[in-house]
Amino acid sequence: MPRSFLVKQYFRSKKYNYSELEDDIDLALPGRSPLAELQIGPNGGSSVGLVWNLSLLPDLFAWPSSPSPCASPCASPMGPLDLSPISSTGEEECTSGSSSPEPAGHYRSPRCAPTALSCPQLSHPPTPQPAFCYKHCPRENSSLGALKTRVRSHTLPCVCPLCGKAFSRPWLLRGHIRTHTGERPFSCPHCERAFADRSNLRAHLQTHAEVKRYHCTACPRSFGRMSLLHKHSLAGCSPGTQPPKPHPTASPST
DNA sequence: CTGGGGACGGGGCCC
DNA sequence: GGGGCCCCGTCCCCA
Repeated sequence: MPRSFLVKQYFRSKKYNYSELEDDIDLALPGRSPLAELQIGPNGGSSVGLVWNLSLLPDLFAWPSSPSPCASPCASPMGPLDLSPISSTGEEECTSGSSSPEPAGHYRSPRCAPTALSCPQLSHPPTPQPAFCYKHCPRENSSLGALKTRVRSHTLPCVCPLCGKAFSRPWLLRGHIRTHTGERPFSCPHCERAFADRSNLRAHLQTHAEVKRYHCTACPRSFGRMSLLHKHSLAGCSPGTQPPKPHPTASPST
């Protein structure tokens, strides 16, 4: 099945509900309550104004002591951040997957606030550092864009106005908001089911597929998901005891 | 143990 | 060059 079975074209030609959402999108402005932007319609329908603290991001890339080409003039509502030079001492590990959401409009945790970025293009003086690094993450990033993604994964600037859960990227927040609204824009063409997440629709479509995509190398079984195959392997695949199923000879359907 | 849904993140591509 | 979007994958939970 070609990958284009998904609603890619649909999204490309029409911005789906995003456009409807965008009608209500109103970035969190100073002095405005994010919750005030939320409008829940009747019977679960809703139009949610997406609110994420984009205003926080520019500060993440501000470079101390010089106007950085990365920085924008946006001011953080939290005030200036500590942009101390990079240091390996006294660092605290930032837990990007915090399970304790904080109210909308707040930084997830002061400990997660970036205190320094190392950018080879912005260093004064230039350093031989080969990669873009973030103080609170040991992983190197190959580009400034990757670095920004890394920082977002730590700072989680996109905050759900309903529950306060924070996300690294706006569309993750959109998907999350669907869990509140019950919106399921991704419909299965083969049945009546609909999904809030495109990946979940993709997984569901495997249930309609005659040829499962993931084959066990030790037994004739095949599975619609990699995770199922993985669990199958972990459970101890024993070829002799598996129920006899016809081995699909077709290669992965993509 | 398997099948399936829900939720979400990473990396890369596209505009 | 940057942000949005998509694909892929993982984890968890439940039947």
